[in-house]
Amino acid sequence: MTDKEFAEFLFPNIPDISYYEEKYPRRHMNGAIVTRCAPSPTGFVHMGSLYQGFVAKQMARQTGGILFLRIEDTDHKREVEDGVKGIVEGFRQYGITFDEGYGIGGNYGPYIQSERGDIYKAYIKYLVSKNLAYPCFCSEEEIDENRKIQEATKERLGYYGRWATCRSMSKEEAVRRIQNGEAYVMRLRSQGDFRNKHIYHDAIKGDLEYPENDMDIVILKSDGLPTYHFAHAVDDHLMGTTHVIRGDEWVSSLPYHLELFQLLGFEAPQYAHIAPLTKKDEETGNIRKLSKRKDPELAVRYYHEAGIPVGAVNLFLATIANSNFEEWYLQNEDRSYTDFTFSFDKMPVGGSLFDLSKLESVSRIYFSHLKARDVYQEALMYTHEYDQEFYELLQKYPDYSISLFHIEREVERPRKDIASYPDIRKEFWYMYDELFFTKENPYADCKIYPEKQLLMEYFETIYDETDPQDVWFDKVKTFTGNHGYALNRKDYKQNPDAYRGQVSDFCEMLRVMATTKTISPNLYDLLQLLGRDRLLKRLELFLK
RNA sequence: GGUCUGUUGGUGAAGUGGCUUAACACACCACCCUCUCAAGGUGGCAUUCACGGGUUCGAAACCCGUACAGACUACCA
Repeated sequence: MTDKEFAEFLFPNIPDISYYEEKYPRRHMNGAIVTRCAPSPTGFVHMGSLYQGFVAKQMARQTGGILFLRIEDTDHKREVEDGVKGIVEGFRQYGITFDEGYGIGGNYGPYIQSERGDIYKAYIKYLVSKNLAYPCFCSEEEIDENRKIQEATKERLGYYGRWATCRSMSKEEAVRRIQNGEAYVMRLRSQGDFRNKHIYHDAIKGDLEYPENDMDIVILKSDGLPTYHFAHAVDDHLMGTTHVIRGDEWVSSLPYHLELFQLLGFEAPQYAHIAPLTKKDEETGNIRKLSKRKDPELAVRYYHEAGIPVGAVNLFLATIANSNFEEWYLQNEDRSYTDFTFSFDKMPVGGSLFDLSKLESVSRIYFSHLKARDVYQEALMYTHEYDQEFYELLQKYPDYSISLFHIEREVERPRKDIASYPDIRKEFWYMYDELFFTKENPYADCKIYPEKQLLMEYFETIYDETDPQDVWFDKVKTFTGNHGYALNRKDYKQNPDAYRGQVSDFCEMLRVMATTKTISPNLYDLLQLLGRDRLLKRLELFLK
């Protein structure tokens, strides 16, 4: 029996690869990057895939290339109902949109692996016809058995060399066993020698030394679906991927992939292996990869719920993707991160510390650049989902709220007091009477003792809400000066006992009266927004 | 066990043989400014790049060894 006849026996009615090679012509990109996101339909996007998608998107966009979406659903056990939808939606929310692919269309489809069965079989048939693939009948138990022996004798694990028992099986015996109805997988007949070392230049990691592959890896599972390794080679060849951007857990299977491309006669893409997102483990103190099971912050849902805006997450991803991004951004705070030119060789090689406090500080910067109107709009969207009470207040007082958010915003150096949507309520609740006066005693926790006479006199004789800020403050100064307060800080510092206090002490009292807090945005603006009547109501309660 | 990869101040890191008496950011300390906070300003904060050898006129950078850490090691992706 010839190899060709054997291939025909294994894969009858499967076309020759020339059919697919013609159907999917090579792209002509002139150096632009064609890359992809290739998620499994597990239903949700986690930070790792978002990060990968972010990098892929930037690289494709900034070279005028193509980003496409391919669904890798070759594992039925992991599949989740509507999993594809969740993934696509997750990407979309974070601004990752595709030029072609699943659900969008394009000339290189279908873009879902479960519909590409015949394509994979055609290429396996081709390999069989060249005697580069063979059926394997080993049971799971036999493979397990071998592994145990390998572990005990400290040999390399895997199906290779003398462990690859089906490799030498005659075609005739294979035919007989298949006709007998025995289950089998297809394996690659590896041509490599483990002792040979090569260097591969990864776009991110630089030169990597790797041994030639000698594993007869499974390429077609017994359920008739290809393994990741094989589908990757065929799909990225046919779809014209120029750059494979993926997590570095794949580095160790690079030898498989390189051999597959070589034996199939494909030109290998440029690989770019992204270092894992890591964190410091609280128990051991060691740095480790973020884990789906242990770390809730890996799911993008976590940020949605915590009210970290999409824009802040993207800004954060940009800062970990390229270490020189942050410096650029600090000099170009009015620009979008998409204006920055990212490069593979500026990406971290070892691991990227996914630091929540860093994300928070990036988020503060993000919020500080928002216009008051946008803060309002975004807060409306978040509270609609998570805080009905505050949502209704925002809806009831749109102009008032926008004026409130405008304080010390849209200026050269804006405040950085908001890191997430819930912070908006935490920061500003006291400016809404509905929240202020429903508290039993809003001043219960205040450590400031009101000087009744002074405050009453101030509001009766001095405070005039038509005063502009400088006049208002001059009056405060004069007023406190007349009551034994120091006129400036220096005087007070030199001789604190000579004074009743300093202007800031009086302002603090005003601030607490108006807000219950000792820290707040600009006092004058808050007083203006509250207005005389509402202030007097608060004063009355404060003096009680 | 095997394969591969890292290790630079309190933290994240830049740096690929001489422009480095180690960038930048955060944190921290002091002072200045100031109605609070934040922001801003000035100055301080690694005689040294895990450790031990070697190559070189010259090493954080190149080579070897050691230690530690990480990733992978499926008919999962």
